[in-house]
Amino acid sequence: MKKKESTKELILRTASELFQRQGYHGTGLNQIIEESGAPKGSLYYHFPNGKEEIAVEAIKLMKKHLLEGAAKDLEEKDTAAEAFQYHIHKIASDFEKKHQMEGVQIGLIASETAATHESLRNSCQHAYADWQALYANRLIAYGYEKEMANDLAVTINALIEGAVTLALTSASGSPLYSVARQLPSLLKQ
Amino acid sequence: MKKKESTKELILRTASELFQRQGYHGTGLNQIIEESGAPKGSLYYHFPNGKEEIAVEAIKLMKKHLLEGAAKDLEEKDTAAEAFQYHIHKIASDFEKKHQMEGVQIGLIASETAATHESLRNSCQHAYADWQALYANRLIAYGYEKEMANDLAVTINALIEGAVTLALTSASGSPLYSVARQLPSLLKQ
DNA sequence: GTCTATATAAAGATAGAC
DNA sequence: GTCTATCTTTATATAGAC
Repeated sequence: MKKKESTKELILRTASELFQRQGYHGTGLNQIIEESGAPKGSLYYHFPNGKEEIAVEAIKLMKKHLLEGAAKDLEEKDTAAEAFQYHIHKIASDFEKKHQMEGVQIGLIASETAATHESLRNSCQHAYADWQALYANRLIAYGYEKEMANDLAVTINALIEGAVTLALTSASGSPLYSVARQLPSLLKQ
Repeated sequence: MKKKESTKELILRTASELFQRQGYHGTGLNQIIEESGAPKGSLYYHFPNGKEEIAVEAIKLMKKHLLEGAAKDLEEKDTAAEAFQYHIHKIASDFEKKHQMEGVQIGLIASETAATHESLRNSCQHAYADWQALYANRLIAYGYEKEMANDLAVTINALIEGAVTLALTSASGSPLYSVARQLPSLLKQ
């Protein structure tokens, strides 16, 4: 039996969704309260340091989902190109179904806060580091040498972040498919 | 002799810088007033529709600078790979000098407003379209066939947007250099 | 066209009863 | 741990003198 979601988890999940869709500054605590149904008192009980603390925890949650999703997508494919193409196609089809990104992008919060909120910039940096480590390990498993794998991991990470931004802006999965078509030349060993 | 910057231009330039660094919601009109030195009355005189109107104009200005910079970077190189590598290296070294991005990224505003402010999403979409058209035209000049050039233009656009996000987050130009190193395999004709 | 003062709403945060 | 009421600051926006 699945354990019931605690108030803290509920707040965090709601915040995580809103931050991804509207960004850090675009999301108010009042909105988190309203959408989650949790009372404001509870919010400050569970997160005494307020908005910034919620965001740090929300980024950790996004990272967790990000890594789980990516790890699953990259399993059991014959080549690196196939694996990452499948990964990107998955993101694209999810987006086209729901018309919103879900657990694929921390770039918005990262860009917003890089110049002004050191603790959030740091959280995002750690998320990217773990993400890229996962990609690099998969690439090594497909036969790439370590240094090359690291460079490619960064490149694929950038490619996906950028393509997600373009997809949101054009309200279409098409940029993701363009990128996926070009992946094989990047991963031709 | 250079014409003196009008109040309207001053407001727009200041807003454009702040929006790029802190995003749309992270930048208040009061901050634009303070940093530009312009009075609040003037702001609403020149932009009667308030913040959203300023942002639409600011995005147009960013696009202009973006296109001018890119066009210049991509001139007179022997191969497409050389041209775009030079372009990315230029972005990276600019970033390392000033520790902030200047006129390279509209992705932040785009992602922030895609779900909530249709007019801004639209402005960003047009900026990306022009940007990609410039890239595609350069690629065609380097001998690529039209459809391939379009796909590559989208891919390089995504790559740069994503790498800029990673650079801001890690406070380092390194992701841009990683991406630049991988460009040749993408542009091997 | 410029500038200040002000209205009004919303933000983040806190206090204290239960 | 939960909930409401409230404080303070900041946001966007306006009015009206000059």
